[in-house]
Amino acid sequence: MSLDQIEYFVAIAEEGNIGRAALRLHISQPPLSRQLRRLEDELGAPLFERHPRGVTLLPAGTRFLQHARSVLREVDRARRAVAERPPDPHT
Amino acid sequence: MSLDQIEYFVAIAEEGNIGRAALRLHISQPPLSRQLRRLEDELGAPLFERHPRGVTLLPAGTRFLQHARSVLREVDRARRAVAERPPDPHT
DNA sequence: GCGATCCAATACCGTTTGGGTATGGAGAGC
DNA sequence: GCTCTCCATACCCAAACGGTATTGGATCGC
Repeated sequence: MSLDQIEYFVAIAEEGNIGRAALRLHISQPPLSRQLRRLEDELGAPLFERHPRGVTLLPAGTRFLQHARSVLREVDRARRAVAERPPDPHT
Repeated sequence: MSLDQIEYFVAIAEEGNIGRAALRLHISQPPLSRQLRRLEDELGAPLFERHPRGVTLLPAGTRFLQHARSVLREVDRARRAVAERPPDPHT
C-alpha cells in the first residue's frame, strides 16, 4: 500500500467515477484503474462495485475510506509539524 | 513522501543508527540512507543530526515522529477495517 | 600520531514500479 | 442494433528502489 494509492482511492470514492478521478488527479485512467486493483488485491477484498456508469463503494470500501482520510490528514499534519518553528522561550 | 519512508524514519529514530535500522527493516544501509535524505529533502529540513556514532533526532524530527507513528497506526486500522466483517443484524 | 574501527554517504547496476497511449469489451439508453 | 460511456487490458518508456562495492570522516586504542 502506498500513500498515492490511498489518495487515489479517496478521489475515486468522491468522484464515483474512475475517469473523472483521473482527471482530478492529473493522471490518465488506465494507471488509476490499475492502482485501484492493486490496492484491492493487497487488501484481499474489492472496495468498489463496478457499474456501467461508474463505481460505488462496497461496505469494506466505506470502512476503508474513513481511515484513508485520517491517514491523509495525519500526513498533512506531519508535513506542517516539520515546517512550524519550534517554540522559543525568549519570544 | 511514501509510507515506506515514514516506516523507515520511525525505525531510524528508534534505533538511533541507520545501519541497525536497516538490519531491522531487512534492507541494506545505503538505500535506507538515501530514503532518509529524500524524505528530508522533500520536507525541506533535516530530521536527524549525524554523529560519528549514529544519529539523533532534531526538534523537527521529534515533531515529525509523533505524526509518523499516527500515520502508521491509521494505516494498520485501515487494513483491519477492510478485513473485519460488517455487522450482520441477524446474528 | 597512527592504524583500526565504526558509521554514514556516494557510485554504479539490475530490476521493479509507475504513468502514458492505444485498444478492447461490457452494459445502458435511445 | 447502434452508439455512448466506462472500466480493463496490452504494450512501452522513464523513474524509483534495493543491492554490492567503495569512499569519506570521525573516534578510539595503542
